[in-house]
Amino acid sequence: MELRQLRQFVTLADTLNFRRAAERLHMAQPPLSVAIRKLEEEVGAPLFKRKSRGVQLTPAGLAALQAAQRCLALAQEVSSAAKTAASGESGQLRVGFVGSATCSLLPRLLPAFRARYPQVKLVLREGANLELLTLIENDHIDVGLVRYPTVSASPLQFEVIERDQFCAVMPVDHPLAKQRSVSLQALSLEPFVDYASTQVPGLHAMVMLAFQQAGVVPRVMQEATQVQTVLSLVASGMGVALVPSVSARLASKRLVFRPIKGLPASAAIALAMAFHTRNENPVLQRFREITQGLSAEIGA
Amino acid sequence: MELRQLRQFVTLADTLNFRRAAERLHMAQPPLSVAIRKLEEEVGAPLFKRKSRGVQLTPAGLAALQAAQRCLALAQEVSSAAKTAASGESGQLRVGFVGSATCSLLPRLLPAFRARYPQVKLVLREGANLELLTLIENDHIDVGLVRYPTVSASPLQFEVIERDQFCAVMPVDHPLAKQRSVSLQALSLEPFVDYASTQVPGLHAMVMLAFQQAGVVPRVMQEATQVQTVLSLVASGMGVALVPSVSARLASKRLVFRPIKGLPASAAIALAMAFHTRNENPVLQRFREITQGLSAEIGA
DNA sequence: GTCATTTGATACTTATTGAGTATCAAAAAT
DNA sequence: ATTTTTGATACTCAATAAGTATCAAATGAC
Repeated sequence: MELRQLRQFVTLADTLNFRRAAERLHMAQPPLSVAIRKLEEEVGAPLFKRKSRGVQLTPAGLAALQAAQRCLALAQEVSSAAKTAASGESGQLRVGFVGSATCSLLPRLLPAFRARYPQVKLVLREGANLELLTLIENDHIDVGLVRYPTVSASPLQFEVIERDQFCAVMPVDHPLAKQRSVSLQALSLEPFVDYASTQVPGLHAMVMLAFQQAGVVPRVMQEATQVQTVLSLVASGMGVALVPSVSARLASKRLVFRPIKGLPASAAIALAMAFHTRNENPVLQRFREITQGLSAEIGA
Repeated sequence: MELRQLRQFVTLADTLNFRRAAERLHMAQPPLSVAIRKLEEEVGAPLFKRKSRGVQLTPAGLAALQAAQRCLALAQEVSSAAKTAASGESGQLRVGFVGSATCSLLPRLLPAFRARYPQVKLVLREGANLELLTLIENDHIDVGLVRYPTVSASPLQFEVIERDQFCAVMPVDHPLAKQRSVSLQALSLEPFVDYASTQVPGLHAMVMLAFQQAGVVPRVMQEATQVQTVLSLVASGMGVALVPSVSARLASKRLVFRPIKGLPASAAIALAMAFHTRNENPVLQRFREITQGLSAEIGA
């Protein structure tokens, strides 16, 4: 059985007249008669009753018509589904993100993307920076919203979304809290809460670099993997810390955030989207466009 | 787009290997390559990514695959739906019936038919005998369960289902109720409830014929169109009546049913199924078979 | 590193089959 | 009675799907 036959069948069922059906199909009447007869032989039952004045559907023809119409509609959908999937209008995107992306980026990015591409299924997953990069390389996720720069060179492509820098955080009753801004030298004298070098090597390295360029060494008393945890430890009086300034949105009454005097430009940190250059998921390109649009808004 | 291409596409999506797919399709590999390329051109997007080791589905290919599989399943259903409809295994049957068929015939016939042909939709309709015959002739119903014989000759075909004869019905306190059987002569002396000659000409004529052959004339005091109504009138003391003996199943405490002495064979009445000879609804044949089976059971 | 194997693509030929042309037969309308 | 309308048939032609031979690239084996 072929779709051509079904198209002919449906047209004939619609006109109930071989000549008019053939006309609508842009063909001559005799081959249509032959084609319909062949279809009837194939399904094993007459679909039309030939009357002197046109034809009429048999019960078998009526039953076949309903299936045939749905079949033709689905054939159309093969094309349209492929087209929308190829354009990235529909499909699936697996997005990984670091915890600090939940502060300001995700709540703006995801609704914007969903609004523009409602047919795309977003699969979300939180993870540590290094873990996300591995997931991207192994093609377990399509894109990651990660800290940039990373500690090690990577075959992935990065696009900065939101530039950021460190600020100091300390308990409200801390002596340094009285100053409008604090120096790294002053911070180096306090107990310091650092990022774990194994799970969060990027932030750890940036913190170390900043202190090194200031010529001092922090007194690391405690390590943590998530910014949120670092803030909790500082609030508990375990020391002071450096956090990305977007984290100030997570402020509690027991914490104060202060800019850092003379922070070197090389200590700039950013949120970026990372993806495999070879990833050909069309949805990824649509996600990049939305992200770049949002990035421009933030920059402006 | 043609189903042949979709079959090839689905097979290739299944094997992810042109050579093996071609083998399974009983064709050579080169024409398969050509066919898939044509399909991709037609849907406007690549469906496979050719890798050095076989091929893999693109997102567009995955989306197309789902529609293609459902499309092929529906093409199968065109055949199977036509076949079941042609055999009468599925479809629709419009059944009309007289009120007295509800006594014993319908409760046995309909469940039996439904059990054997669950995919058939039964459209039921009650009506007077003459009305049903008209509905059949005008092809508004497929089959009627009617009284037979009918007064007027009819172009319809009749098949007797259940033979029956008249019996006398009277109130429990009626003098004739003391006899085991009553004669038409005795009944002719009592007030009589008759069938309306306009709506129920068949039963009316049979009653008149019976009395005529017995050489007496009934004292008609009241007319009714339905057997049920006749029984109610008799119970109310309006007189005696002749009813088909199957109606005895509608017995109430206030009525007694008695056989009639010397009832002529020509006064036999029956329930029959009536249908148009030209009616080609396959379900009708299945209904005839079930009905004949039931008729044989009743006869046994 | 070389060779054999496996992969899909290309060019060309053959065979199938779908469509066109001419015509007919039956039924209906004028 | 004649013309018109209906679908069916027989035959021819053209489109195209499938087959054959072959290639080029990549992989795996030794």
